[in-house]
Amino acid sequence: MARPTTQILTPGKIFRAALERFDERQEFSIPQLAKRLGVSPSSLYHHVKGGRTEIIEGIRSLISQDAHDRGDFPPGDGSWQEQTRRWAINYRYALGLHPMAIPALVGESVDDAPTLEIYETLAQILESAGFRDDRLLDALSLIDLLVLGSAIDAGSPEPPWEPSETDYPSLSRALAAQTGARRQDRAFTLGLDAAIAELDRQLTTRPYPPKS
Amino acid sequence: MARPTTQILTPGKIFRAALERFDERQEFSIPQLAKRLGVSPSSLYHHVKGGRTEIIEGIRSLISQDAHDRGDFPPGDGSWQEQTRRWAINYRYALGLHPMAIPALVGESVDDAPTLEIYETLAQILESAGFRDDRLLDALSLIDLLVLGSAIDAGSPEPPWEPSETDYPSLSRALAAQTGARRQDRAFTLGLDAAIAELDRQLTTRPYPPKS
DNA sequence: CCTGGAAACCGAAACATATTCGATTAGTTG
DNA sequence: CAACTAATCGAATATGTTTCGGTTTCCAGG
Repeated sequence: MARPTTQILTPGKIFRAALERFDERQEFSIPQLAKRLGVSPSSLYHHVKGGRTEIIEGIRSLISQDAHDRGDFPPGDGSWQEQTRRWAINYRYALGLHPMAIPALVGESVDDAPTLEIYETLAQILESAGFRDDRLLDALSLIDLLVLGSAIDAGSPEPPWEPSETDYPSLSRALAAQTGARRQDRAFTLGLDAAIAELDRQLTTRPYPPKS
Repeated sequence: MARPTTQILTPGKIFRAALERFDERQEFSIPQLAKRLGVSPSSLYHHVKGGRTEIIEGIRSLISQDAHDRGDFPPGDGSWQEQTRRWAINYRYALGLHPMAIPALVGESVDDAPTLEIYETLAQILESAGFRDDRLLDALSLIDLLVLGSAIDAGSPEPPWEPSETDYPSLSRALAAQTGARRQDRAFTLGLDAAIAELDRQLTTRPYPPKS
């Protein structure tokens, strides 16, 4: 077959298929992706000139775009605390829909529009709360750190530690309590509430010096 | 060459070389590792029967072992808050010595002795503070989540976001403040202090019901 | 309508990676 | 010293990534 009468591939279809592949198995490869799409591996390079790297970027973009389309990041209602909380929960939810893809995403710089859009939203929330300059950056980084760490936790196998009971008694006792999604959710909301409380405290007890 | 007169490889040397490789480039491969060690790729499988997977586990084990040997996790002095804080800072430091390796480590279940040893230490600290059952597990997960999220942040390229100034003004303003190691450290300690404060609050305001 | 070029597919080929296996040689043990 | 085990190698297999030239289809200009 040469050029088909109706086009088979688009970048969007490739990214979508790659994301689905990630949701099933932890890894994806170009040949498997091509087979799922019913094309030969080399055909992908016509639409995704950056190859494998660009496909991974496309996956992140797709996750953010989906979150956006779902309406997860609407213009804000309520206090900045409530908005920040909603932002973090929603973004973590969006990442949690594709836990297998997360290890592939970390460690890459973010420069795709949908993801930047989401972070811009958080920056605006925090700015309107009164954060400026390095404190704004710290607050942003802190929330980001929590979401990322939690998403990785959620994507890890359960339980994340496999101690022998005799050698690691305290750790074993801790794991005897319920594990799974509930554990991950509780740890995340615990950290999120703590972070927001700390940011709030910082804002009220250490106000910015008056502008000169 | 067949069997050499003096042995070239040991598992320890293989893991160490793999870790060094990670510190330079973000990825490692068996052939490159073999070249660095001056052997052929197939030789590695005599010492590391689990192949690539076992080498990754070995790297995690090595990082934990190094932290242990450095004396980062001594038997505790001070309040549980101080001990927890020291634990988190030290473990994050240990991970931060090899930031490039972290993406390869996440998403794998932990069952190597040195790493379990470190988590057992934290479990003991929190148990002696009075945490039990699911609250113990939550506290443990929270601290773990903070350390992991922060270590990944530290291993990511700087800055982690690359917005255009016109499209993402708030995010750009935030990034205009100092970025780099200082930003990452501040966000981490901010989150850590917030988490410990929250745990402390939980412990005092919601005591366990008396034992029956 | 024809023609030329761009677009979208394919197969083949070049190259890297992970892993296995049999062959070769060096120690080790009885 | 004979037999066995241990540590290396090279070759071979399978899979993965990417490039390139070939073929057909679509489209635009004359």
